[in-house]
Amino acid sequence: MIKPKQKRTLETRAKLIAQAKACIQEAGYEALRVEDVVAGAGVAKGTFFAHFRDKDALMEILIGAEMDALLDQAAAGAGPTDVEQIISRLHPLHSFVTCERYVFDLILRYSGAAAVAEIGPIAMTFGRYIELVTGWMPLGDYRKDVSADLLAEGVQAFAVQAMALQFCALHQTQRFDKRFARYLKAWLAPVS
Amino acid sequence: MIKPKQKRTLETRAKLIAQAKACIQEAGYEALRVEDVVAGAGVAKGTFFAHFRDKDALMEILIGAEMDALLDQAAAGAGPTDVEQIISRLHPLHSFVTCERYVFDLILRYSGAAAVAEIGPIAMTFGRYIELVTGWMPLGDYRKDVSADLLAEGVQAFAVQAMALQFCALHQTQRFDKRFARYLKAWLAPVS
Amino acid sequence: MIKPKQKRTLETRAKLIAQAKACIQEAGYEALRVEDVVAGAGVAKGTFFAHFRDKDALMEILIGAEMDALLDQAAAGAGPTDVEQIISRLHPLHSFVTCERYVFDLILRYSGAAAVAEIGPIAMTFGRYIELVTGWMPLGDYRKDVSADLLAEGVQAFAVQAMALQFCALHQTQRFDKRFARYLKAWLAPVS
Amino acid sequence: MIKPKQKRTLETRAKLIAQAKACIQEAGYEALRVEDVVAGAGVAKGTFFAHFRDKDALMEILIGAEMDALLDQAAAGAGPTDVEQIISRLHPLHSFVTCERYVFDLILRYSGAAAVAEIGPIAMTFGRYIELVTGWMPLGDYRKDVSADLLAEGVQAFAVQAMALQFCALHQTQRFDKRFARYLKAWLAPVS
DNA sequence: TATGAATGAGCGTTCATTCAT
DNA sequence: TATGAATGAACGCTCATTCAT
Repeated sequence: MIKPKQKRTLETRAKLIAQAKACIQEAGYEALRVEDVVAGAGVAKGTFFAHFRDKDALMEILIGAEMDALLDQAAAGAGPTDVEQIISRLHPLHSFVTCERYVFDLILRYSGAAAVAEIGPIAMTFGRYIELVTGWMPLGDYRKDVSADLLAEGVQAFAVQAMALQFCALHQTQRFDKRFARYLKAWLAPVS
Repeated sequence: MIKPKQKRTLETRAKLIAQAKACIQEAGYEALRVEDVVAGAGVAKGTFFAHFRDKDALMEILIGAEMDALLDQAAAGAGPTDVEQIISRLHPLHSFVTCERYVFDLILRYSGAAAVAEIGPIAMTFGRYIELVTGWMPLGDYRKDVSADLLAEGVQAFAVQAMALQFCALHQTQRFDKRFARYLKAWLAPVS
Repeated sequence: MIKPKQKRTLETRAKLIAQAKACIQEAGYEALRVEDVVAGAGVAKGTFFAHFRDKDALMEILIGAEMDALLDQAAAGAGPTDVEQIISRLHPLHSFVTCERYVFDLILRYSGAAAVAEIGPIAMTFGRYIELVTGWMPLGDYRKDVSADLLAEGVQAFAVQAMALQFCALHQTQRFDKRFARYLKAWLAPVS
Repeated sequence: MIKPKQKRTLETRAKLIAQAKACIQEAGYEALRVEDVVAGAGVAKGTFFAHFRDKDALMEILIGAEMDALLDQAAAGAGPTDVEQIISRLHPLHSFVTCERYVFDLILRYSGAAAVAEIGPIAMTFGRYIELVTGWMPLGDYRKDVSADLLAEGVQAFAVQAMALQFCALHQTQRFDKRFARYLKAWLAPVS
């Protein structure tokens, strides 16, 4: 516990985040403006930068929180027992990740942190994603010759591939879920 | 004949590209500034945009050319017949793609073109990558239950995953080639 | 002739300077805001900084121009032949220099340039001041035992001293002109 | 007894001043930051302003104290009896005043106090300077036709002029002491 | 084609100072 | 006295891109 933050500090931070969410609600992530956030929150610009290193730091927090909530949702209840169920469980999350090109790019950029000290909210969710899917692996009739962990990493790799192609003109005939299903069926298929 | 370019035009374009390469040589891709390129090439700023739609168009050309050369290299000779060979064949390409975080992000962003009409040099290389790897699939003892094409897409997905983790502090204990090998062995392993 | 500036460049610069003068007219030098200048001139902020290194650079130009005009005025006609005439000739200039504490401080700060390359409009006027006064020295019954140049430097020193005391609560009982006269009479008095 | 200060109060003040001196030692006057001072002293920012009206008040105290010490030094022993001696007596003081452009500007700004009620440490030293030099006037063979007080004001004016030119690229061929000597010889020379 | 001045919109910064606790 | 989060109001900057010549 480095900083047992004061009440006022927490309130201000909450105000800023709430206002940022409101702005995003209205115009999307890409259109978020620091100026609008501070104006709406009724605080000074300097205060914003006392709370967040820069705009991207706030963005990471907001997007990370959203992804965390969607991961919570995906984790709730009994685990999925086949590929279709896995896909529909992850659907809300994948849907959010691809909601805006800007969001997808930002998530990819922050998914890997440059240094351990800098591991942010988004990088965290990538870890949670793996953990979650790893936990699902014993529940279905999937291949057992490789570790659940490796299978989960593969699921993530295919999810990213499918999402990236989502933004790709060449491949839009085939929608995300269908492509993802093809990948997963091949990847998770039990071996002999 | 779309562009029966004049000699001077071609010279200017060549000067710009040469200067851009020189700038990148010195300071890397991320630090490339249009201003420096035109100054070094001895032309006006406007001229730059008469030759390239925007800065990223030049970037795509430069990076695309580099990737194409590396793909040519990977395609030369007899195809690889096992996972280790595949990996070492693709090594120079993957190495280039991960030379800078900026380059990796840019490549990913352009790997899917925004519109069919705009398929650029980088998107092209992703297609070539698939084709190349697809051609390698019959050469080794890999799974035959799914199409070579799908296998190739998987190889690409795993390459991207492994490269992304390359930039991630959390996972740097395991280097790219080793992780990629683990992925490919699981992905390409023959089924019963 | 390094830059035989284009017509448009000159026009933009003139617009900016004109607008700055208008702003100062209204609210004084200290209240000048870059934002108001560019808004009034109808140009982009970036343009301002393409023309002037920073706000102070514009300030130097404006104040330097004003001082130059007042020096021209002081230089016009037959030179003053006694201390009283010198003082009244320089009065408009000294009056301007002390019009605002901000202006006085800025002039002093820029009166000496750190490097030859940085000698700006204000430093120039200090040189002109010396030259002008030097030229007046043979016209009156002043001491002849030291060079006109040295006398002029003394006049400047006493002017600065008297102006500085102008801003000083302790010494405001005696106004600038009276104090300056006392100094000059002692300084310029013929020797034996 | 205006301030029968408590022990802790005095200690805090001393800590702040000590830390400020340490900061200045390291990085000079201009680089002094309230933040660094309070951090080093281990107190909160607000505490600083409970002890000093503002940052400049501390600056004035520090610089004023330094100047006072140097004036004490200049005042010690028998008074100087010629121009050379005057100059060497004042040398340490002038040297300090010109140690940084920032210091020189600040001293000039505070040499005249904004209001009688606010005469600060620096303005005080200017008064002491005049008094000190006034006391030296009868000791040498200087002009007697004007008051010692006026002569002292002139000495100060010339000192300032010489110091100002010290910072000026145009005039650095001639160093401070030499220029100051030229001025004083002319100013203090006995008349007929 | 070539020119290069102008654009533009927002970000991040600055840091002494205030004020509610 | 002491605390430290919050203030504030511009400034300077960025730099790819446009457009009139």
